[in-house]
Amino acid sequence: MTETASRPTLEAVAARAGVSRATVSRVVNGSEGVREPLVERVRRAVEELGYVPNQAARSLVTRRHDAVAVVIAEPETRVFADPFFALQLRGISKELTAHDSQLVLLLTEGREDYARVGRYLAGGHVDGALVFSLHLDDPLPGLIRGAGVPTVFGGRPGWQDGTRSAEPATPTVYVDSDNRGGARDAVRHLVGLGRVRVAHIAGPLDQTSAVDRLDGFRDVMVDADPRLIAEGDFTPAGGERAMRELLDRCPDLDAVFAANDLAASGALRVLRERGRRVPEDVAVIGFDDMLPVAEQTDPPLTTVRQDIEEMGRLMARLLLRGLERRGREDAVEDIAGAPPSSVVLPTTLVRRASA
Amino acid sequence: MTETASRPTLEAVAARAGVSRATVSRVVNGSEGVREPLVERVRRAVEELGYVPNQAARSLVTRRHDAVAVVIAEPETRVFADPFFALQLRGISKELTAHDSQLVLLLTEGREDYARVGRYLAGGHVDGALVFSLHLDDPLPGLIRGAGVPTVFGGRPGWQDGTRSAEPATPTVYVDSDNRGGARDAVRHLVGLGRVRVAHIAGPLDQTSAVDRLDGFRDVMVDADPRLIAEGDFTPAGGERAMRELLDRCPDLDAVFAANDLAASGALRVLRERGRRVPEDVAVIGFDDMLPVAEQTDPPLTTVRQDIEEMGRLMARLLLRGLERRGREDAVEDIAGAPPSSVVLPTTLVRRASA
DNA sequence: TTGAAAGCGCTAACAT
DNA sequence: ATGTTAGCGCTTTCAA
Repeated sequence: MTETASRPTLEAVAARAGVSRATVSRVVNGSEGVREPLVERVRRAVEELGYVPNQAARSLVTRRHDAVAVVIAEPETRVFADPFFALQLRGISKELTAHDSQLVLLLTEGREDYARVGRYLAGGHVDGALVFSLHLDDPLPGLIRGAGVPTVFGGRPGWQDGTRSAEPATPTVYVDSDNRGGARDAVRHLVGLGRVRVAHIAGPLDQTSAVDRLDGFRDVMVDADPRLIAEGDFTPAGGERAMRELLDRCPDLDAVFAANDLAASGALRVLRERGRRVPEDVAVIGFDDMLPVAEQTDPPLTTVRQDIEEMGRLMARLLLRGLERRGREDAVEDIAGAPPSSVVLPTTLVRRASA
Repeated sequence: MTETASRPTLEAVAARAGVSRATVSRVVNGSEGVREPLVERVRRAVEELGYVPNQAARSLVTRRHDAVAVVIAEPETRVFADPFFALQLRGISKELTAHDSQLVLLLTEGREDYARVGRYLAGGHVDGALVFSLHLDDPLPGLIRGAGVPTVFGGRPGWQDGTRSAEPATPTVYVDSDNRGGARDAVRHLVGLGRVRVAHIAGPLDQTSAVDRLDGFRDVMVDADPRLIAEGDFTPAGGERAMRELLDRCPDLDAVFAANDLAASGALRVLRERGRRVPEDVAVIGFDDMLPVAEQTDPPLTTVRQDIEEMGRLMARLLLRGLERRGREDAVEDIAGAPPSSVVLPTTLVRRASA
């Protein structure tokens, strides 16, 4: 622990440079209209004194914070066993950094944390929020609307459109992968391989990503035997459990599409344990293309790739663009000034050995 | 994106409750000496108006921020493929939340980010910093000292004690696992199993955790054949590479201690590929007890457990305690008021099937 | 016990 | 082009 020295103020810099505070402020913030020699003098004074603006004072007047909250509402431990979250964060961090914005991380562990998050968001600490992992019954969207903070969601939020009060002027903005399309590609690939008894290990159906992937599966396997579908929870253990169920119910299945790579890795283990060869007896496809998982299963996993880091980056970009727009108040609505709208990113099938 | 409503101020609450701003401030901050009926009136006004204090204004006068920066300086992608980082964050988040402090995440990707981090830390945005993953030549400690921000390090920092200017009043505080002791336990266990040709896959030796584990290995294998040691990088791919090297150099090895679970998983794959049975032919031990890795290798991994979440929690606790202490200025140095000192957490050997 | 008033460090009108 | 000045919303002496 090091001592905190008291920092020099604008005033001090002004005195040193022999100008007014306003001039120093202008130089520091890069405003036009300060003559070169003065700029030089101020710069030197800043340098010599090691001046750094006090952000609290600045925020107080500008009402900007150059900070964005990232809310990860995931009660399960899952998030933490899953690089997904870290990759998104990285994408977000890169984008925010490029815009000189800070990342304030709000992790919630349970219901009691929600009030705290709501208070924080309402407290005007941040310019906007990026929100993840919403479940169908999540109280967070309500809190956020109450806090009145510009927000972009990660993954399509699960509420019914009718649930929200009509407010066409401020539509919900989210970034998502094409979960349904990706699932369809995966299942079509299995069918193309000649598989006829294709099973699905779903994710937790209170999340839209899981629902959408299941829908994609059904799009292709229109009359799928319901016994060929088992609900997992995006974990390897859940994948194992689901795989066992499926094998018990339908010993003749010849393919499995798992809702994510982690679940697929669990499925792979059960298949091996039960003596099924992959892909000869049972072809397996995952979702995510989480490299440390997909590349290192045995056999390596064929899977649906989504660019997770890019999703994070895009969320941040959309939010920042919205903030800029708002900053320009009622500027002319040119193309660049259009309000941000949701984005759905494409997925790609990555072929490895498992299917 | 939702509209930002302008928030009520202290002033508004005071007007509504028919008291002065000072009184509202006292109630809001829980100061003593406000009579019950007034407290009640103020509370109600706060409630009705949905008042939330403006943190910028508050920080401006108190010079506190109720925020802590977490700096993760890891240029490699490794951190993001590794739940380690997420677990620490969770521990930190829990502790900070309990103290009403916010977590500001600073991720650095390269040298150019360091200046930004230094500026941020110096800018007085946060009360303190928690810093991770230092490499031996890391410029971060210097920046941090320059910024004068109270800091707790995650993992013993790598600089030589002599490198730092003598400043016994403010010793470096860090939280670490007993890497060396844990490594010793692991290698002793292998020796106890009757293994005589024990190899080590080290981590990147510019990190103290890797160095300490190597030292622990050497403590037991005093005259280890240098060819039994290969440097990895804490990744599965690095583990594979190192394992191949080791097998090529010493085909007769009968045990491997890998510096972490990820490297061990890579080693396991190579051993299987080369037809060695684990643990019959070669016993394998990892480090971390990263559950999603250690429990799901084939065979499940015997490993040295460190409580990562607890490390995070402890770092935050130490920092906050130091901040409190500083807040009390030169208070009497009772036991509870002693300056925080570094903590080294014990490790435990977890036996599974691989050794 | 409560209130009045003085800033905290900065930006942004408004003057010059 | 530069300086003067009035706050931003809050805490904290100091008086009453």
